[in-house]
Amino acid sequence: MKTEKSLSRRERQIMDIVYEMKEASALQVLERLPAPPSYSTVRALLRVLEQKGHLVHRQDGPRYVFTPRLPKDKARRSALTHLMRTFFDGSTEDVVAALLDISEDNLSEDDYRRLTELIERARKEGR
Amino acid sequence: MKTEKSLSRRERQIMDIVYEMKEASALQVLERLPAPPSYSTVRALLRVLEQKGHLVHRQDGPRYVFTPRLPKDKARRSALTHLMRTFFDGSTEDVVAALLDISEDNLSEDDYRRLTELIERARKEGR
DNA sequence: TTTGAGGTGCTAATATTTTAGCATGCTAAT
DNA sequence: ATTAGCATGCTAAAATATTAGCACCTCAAA
Repeated sequence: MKTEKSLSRRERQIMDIVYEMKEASALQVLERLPAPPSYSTVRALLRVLEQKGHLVHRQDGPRYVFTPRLPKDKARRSALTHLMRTFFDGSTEDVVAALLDISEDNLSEDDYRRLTELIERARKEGR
Repeated sequence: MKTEKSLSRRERQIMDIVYEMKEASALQVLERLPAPPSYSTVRALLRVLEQKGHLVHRQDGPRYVFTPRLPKDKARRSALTHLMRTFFDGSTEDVVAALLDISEDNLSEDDYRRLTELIERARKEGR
């Protein structure tokens, strides 16, 4: 059972929502879908995603709650690697630059300090 | 004319290829598509993407060469913002941490120095 | 000037995705 | 015990996406 890569449009939208929320019921997904279809449709799609191995569900009282099957770290790594290659020529530096540009207004003095620390630590560990 | 149209599976694959290559002909796209369809199919998809406003083409000798309509910075920003929200709870720090983890082996002493500089500069500009 | 290689546009068939509807089961309130 | 609310599973229609095929054009080589 492999983690097949190719998601359809709606499937991807749903996976993004579930990743962002960590876990979600059909109703929660529905509420967040753009141009939302019927409740019934959302459930069908969730079923498909589980079938394909992208989601698992657990019973929570009367309803199903879905979570990604792939552990968060794996998913992050994979998404970040792909983005870095696709949009940044694989350049770590370019990603960080863009990231700082985006985040600029929301970073405190403390945040900057922590970022520097992060790099310093990686540098030391990295040899 | 909006760019906020959602892409189908193949469309996304193709856009990723074009972004990565900066520009590409139908043949170049075909060569890089997983489970590649016919040449004819690729051309049809490229036409659709241009129709939808995601790509533009120019004539290069006998053939069309396609490029993204959205400037690279815009696309990067948008993709990175989305990824940060979806997988990292919007945390800049978490993204950088994951990035360092991924890149670890490929970073030189100089790279680390440059990363630190980047942050230092952003810190100074950011107030 | 004919031929073949390598492009293009357009169209229509096929496959997949997306959708809604219907039957059913459980639980809590009347 | 009946009913209303809210969940599920399954099925099949409708909408989109994906695909390949055909006709044609241009250029360069034989």
